[in-house]
Amino acid sequence: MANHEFRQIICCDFEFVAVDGEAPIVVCLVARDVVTGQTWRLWQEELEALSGPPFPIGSDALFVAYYASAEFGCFLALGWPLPANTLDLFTEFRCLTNGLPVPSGNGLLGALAYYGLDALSCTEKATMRQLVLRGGPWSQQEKSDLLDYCQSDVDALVRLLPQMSSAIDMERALLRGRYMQAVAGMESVGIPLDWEMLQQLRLRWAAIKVALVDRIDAEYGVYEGTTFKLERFARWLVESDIPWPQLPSGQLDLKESTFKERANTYPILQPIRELRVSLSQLKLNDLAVGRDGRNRCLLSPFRARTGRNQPSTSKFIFGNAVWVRSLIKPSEGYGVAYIDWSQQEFGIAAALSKDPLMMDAYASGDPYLAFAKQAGAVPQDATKQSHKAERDQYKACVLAVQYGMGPESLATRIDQPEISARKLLRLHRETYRVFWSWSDAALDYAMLHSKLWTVFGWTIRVGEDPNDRSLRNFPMQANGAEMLRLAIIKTQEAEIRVCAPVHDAILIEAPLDELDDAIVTTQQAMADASAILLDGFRLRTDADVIRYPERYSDPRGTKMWQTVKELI
DNA sequence: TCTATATCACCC
DNA sequence: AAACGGGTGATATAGA
Repeated sequence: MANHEFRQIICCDFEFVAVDGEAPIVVCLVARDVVTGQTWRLWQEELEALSGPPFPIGSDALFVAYYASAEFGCFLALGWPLPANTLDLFTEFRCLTNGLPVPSGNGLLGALAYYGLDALSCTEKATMRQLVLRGGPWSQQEKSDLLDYCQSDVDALVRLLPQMSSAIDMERALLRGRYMQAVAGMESVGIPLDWEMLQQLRLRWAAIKVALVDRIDAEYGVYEGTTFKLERFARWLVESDIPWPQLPSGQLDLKESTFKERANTYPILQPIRELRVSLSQLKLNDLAVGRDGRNRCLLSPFRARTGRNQPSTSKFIFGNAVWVRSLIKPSEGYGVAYIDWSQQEFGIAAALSKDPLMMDAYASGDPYLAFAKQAGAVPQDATKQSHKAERDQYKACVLAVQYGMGPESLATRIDQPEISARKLLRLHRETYRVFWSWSDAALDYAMLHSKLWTVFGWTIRVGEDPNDRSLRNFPMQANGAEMLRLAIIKTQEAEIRVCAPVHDAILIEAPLDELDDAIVTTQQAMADASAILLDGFRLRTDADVIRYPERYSDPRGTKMWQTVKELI
C-alpha cells in the first residue's frame, strides 16, 4: 500500500435482503475507521434518514469491503454518493489466489481461513443470514444481535486487511474497486424486458412443451411427458433397424452432432432431432425480473479465472438461448444499444504481441479475409462476397488458434479433411510468426514462474496439471475482460446508463433523443479503453440499436422466436 | 427418494 | 491421456 496514505480507512459491511430482480432492502450497517477506531452502527431507519454515509468518502479516505458491489448496491438503494477510493478484499483475494485451490472458498470466511485467521463459524453465519432474510420486524434483541453479527464481519475485515495489504497492488486494486461501483450501477439499472410477453411465455410454458412433444413424438413414442427416455429411444432404434453410436460408457451418444449425422442417413430422425433442439432451448424459468419488468441479477465480477463476470446463466437474459433476447425491449421513450468490439481477441493478440501482419490484418477491417490474403490463399482484390468459402475457413482457423484447437477439431468444424485443417494452422504459424513467438514466450513464462497476468495485473497462478491452451488463451481473454471493465467505468462516468456487460459488449439505455449521442460516447469510451490497454492500438466497435417499440432480435434466434410465438 | 455423476446445450 | 478457451445449468441415469 506504499505511496497511498489515506487519512481514513473505513471497513464497512451492510446487512440487506436481496430479492431477485429488485433493489436490495437495507437492514443495517456497521463501519469502522481503522485509523481512529471510530465505529458506526446504524439500523434501517437511521440509514434512510441520511443523505450519504456517516463516514468520510472523499479522496483521502479508503473504503474497504468484501464484495463491495453488494455494499454499493445498498448505497444506491439509499441514494448515497459512492466513495472516491474502494478496496475490495474479495476481488483482491481472487486476484491473489486465482488458479490456486482455496480450501474454504472465496467468501469472507474462506479468505480468513486462508490466512489462518479465526472467524465466526459457517453455521453461526448461516443462522444470522437467515435472521436477516426472514425480514422484519425484528425485536430489540434481534436488532442488537444482527448489528453484532454485522460488526463481526467488519472486525474480520479489519483483521484481514493487514494480512493482505503487503501483497496488494494498490493502484490496480483501486481500479478494480471502481469497477465494483460500476457493477452495482449495472445491477441496479438492469435490462428492460417486454413484461407482457414474458408473462405470456411463463403462463404457457408447460403447454408449449407438451404441444411440441405431442406434435412430433406420436410417431416415435420415446417421450414420457416432456422427458426424452433413453431406454425408449434405444428400443425404437432396434425396431427401426437404425444403428447408433455409443459413448465409451456404453450409453447411446445423444449429442446434437450425432443426431445431425444420423439424420443424414435416416431422414426419419429429422423431426425428433428438431424437437430435441427446441425443447433444450425452452428454459427461461429462472430469469430474474423485478416488478418493473427489468432483468437484474448478480453479475459476479471477477468470478471467472480470466476475471470475467460470471452471472448465473439462467437468471441473466444474455446467458439464455439467443432467441430469448427478443424479450429485451426498451420502455416507452427509450432505446437500447448493444455495442461490441469487432474481433476483440484477435485485436488484443495483434496489439500485445505487436505482430505487424496481425496488426495490419486487424486494421484492414476484415482480419479473416486479410489473413487469407497474407497467406496467399486469395488474390489481393478478393472480397467477402467473392471468396466467402475461403474467408469462412480462415475465420474458423483464427478462432481455432485463439482457443488452442487442434487440427482434428478444426477439420470437423470446417467440414474438411484433416490435411486442410493442418494447412490452415500451419499458415497461421507462418504468417503470424511474431504472435506465435509471443504466445510461446507467455506459455514458457507461465510454466517457469507459475503465473501470468494482464496489463492491469489480474493474475492467474499455474496450479497442478496446467493446460497450455488455457495459458495461451489467458492474455487474450483476461485482457479482454480488463478492457470491458475499463470501458464500462468510462461509460458510466459519462453519465450513461449501462444495463449489462456481455464479455465483449456493453448494453446501454438512453432516452430516444439522447440515444445516438450515448452510442457515440460509449463507442468512444470503448475505443479509449482499448487504446489504454493496448498501448495506443484502437479496437473498433459495432452498435446494434433498438428503439421503442422495437425489440432486440438476434438473427440466430428469429426462427425459434417465431415458433414460440406461433405456439402461444 | 435424494444426491452424485455424466453428458449435453447454451453463452462470449 | 487427450488435446476448444472461459463459464452455468438442466437433465437423465446410477448409486447411496
